[in-house]
Amino acid sequence: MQQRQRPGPRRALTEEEILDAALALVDAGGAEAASIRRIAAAVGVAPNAVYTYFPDKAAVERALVERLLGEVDHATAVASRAEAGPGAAEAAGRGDWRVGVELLALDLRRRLVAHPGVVPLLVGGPMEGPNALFLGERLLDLMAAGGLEPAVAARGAYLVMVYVLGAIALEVADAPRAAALPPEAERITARRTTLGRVPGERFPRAAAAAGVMATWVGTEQYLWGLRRVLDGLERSREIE
Amino acid sequence: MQQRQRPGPRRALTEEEILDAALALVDAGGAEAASIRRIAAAVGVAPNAVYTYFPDKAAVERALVERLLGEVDHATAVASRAEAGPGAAEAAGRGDWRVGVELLALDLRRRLVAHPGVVPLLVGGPMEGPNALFLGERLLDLMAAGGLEPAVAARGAYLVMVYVLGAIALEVADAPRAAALPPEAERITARRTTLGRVPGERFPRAAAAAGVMATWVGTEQYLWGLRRVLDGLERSREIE
DNA sequence: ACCTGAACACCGTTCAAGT
DNA sequence: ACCTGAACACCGTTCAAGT
Repeated sequence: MQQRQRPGPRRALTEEEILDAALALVDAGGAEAASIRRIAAAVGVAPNAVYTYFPDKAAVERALVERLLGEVDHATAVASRAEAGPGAAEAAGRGDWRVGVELLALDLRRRLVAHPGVVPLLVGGPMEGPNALFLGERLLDLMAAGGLEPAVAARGAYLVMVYVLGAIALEVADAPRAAALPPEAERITARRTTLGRVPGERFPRAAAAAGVMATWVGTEQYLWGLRRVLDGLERSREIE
Repeated sequence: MQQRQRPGPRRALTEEEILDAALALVDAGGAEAASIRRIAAAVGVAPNAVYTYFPDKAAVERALVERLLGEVDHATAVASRAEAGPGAAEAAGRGDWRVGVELLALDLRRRLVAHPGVVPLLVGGPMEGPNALFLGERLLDLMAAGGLEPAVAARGAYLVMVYVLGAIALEVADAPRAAALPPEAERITARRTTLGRVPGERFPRAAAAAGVMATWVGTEQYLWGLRRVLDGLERSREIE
């Protein structure tokens, strides 16, 4: 643990501290609240000092996304097993690929919904960081374990990623700036979401559909959609 | 057509002219290029004059998204029928709900990919404008025509929307700032997209998958994923 | 009612200078 | 090498004033 410190004055900060400050700002005020100047103020430094650690603002945002993705799937989504239902952990242990995908997807959702302001940053840029690629690799592992042939596995992994990111993006876009809700509050918030007051005269079906959607919390809707996607993938194997 | 003009000096602009300028800026330089000041300059007016037409910048962005959504599905996606394959128009005419959904989804993709800078604005905010709701209504119509029971139709329409927006968002996020490609260029660009240079040593499966993905153009991948989603929906009807 | 000029409180980023 | 102060070229938005 030798401090291979170069000449100049003390290094006052670390990249991690900067990202901590950035995440706190994003959580408090959305993605646009994490300005370089505010981050610098939060860590007690002049604005331009941030450029010693990151080349520009986009790099800070990428690093923030990467850090969040890095927390996903370490020891595969232990906390998500309750959400996936009883027996999920055992099924995942036995190698049921679908349960593995569900746990991964649930973990990703849980971590991103906890930081809604990060989602636009994730969806807005290409998924090319190491942790993003690792996530894709993990998904491909699961598909291969499920016995999908390579071409279907590749397109299937992408499809699952599209679903997961799309569902999370729509969920946080509809949410009324309610950073990190406690789980019990989920059902209540679901009711006053976008579909809450659809003019029923002009859009009768949408108004009726809103009633249906309100009977499930976000997690249930999310899992239902994911399972339809996985059904579709499995069916494509059968008829191949 | 009486000009019910109020006292003051001439109305120099219309909302449409402002949106034209905003769209041109977005197309040229991405969503962040459409600043109020640049829009004002483009239409030849002082920055604050824009606030006579829209209450704030967010309203301009919402109107831009709404206008684009409004162009979708007028006379259901005539130009998309070639993409959907031969017989699509006839099948849609006979009321095949799946083909109807595919045409709608293809039309939406075509129009949004032509204006990639608008996509973050669409995905970033709630879909609550009239044209967004109309799109949802249209999707629910198709589901109902397909004989899906109301609860499945509601969740299914949402699922399709998640897929469509997720797929388009990932596609434009990965694209190398290539506004409005001519169709023939699509296959070429597909190859140097994100997955183009995945480090194969660390992510062997992702590198192999990148090879698979490169063999299809965006439209083919998009339709394949949509069809898996629709398969999953149809299967959920069978086992119900 | 619609537009302008001027101002306010912000941005990201760069540069020269200090240690 | 890391930080500061000052500056540049931008933002969105507001306000008072003109017609």
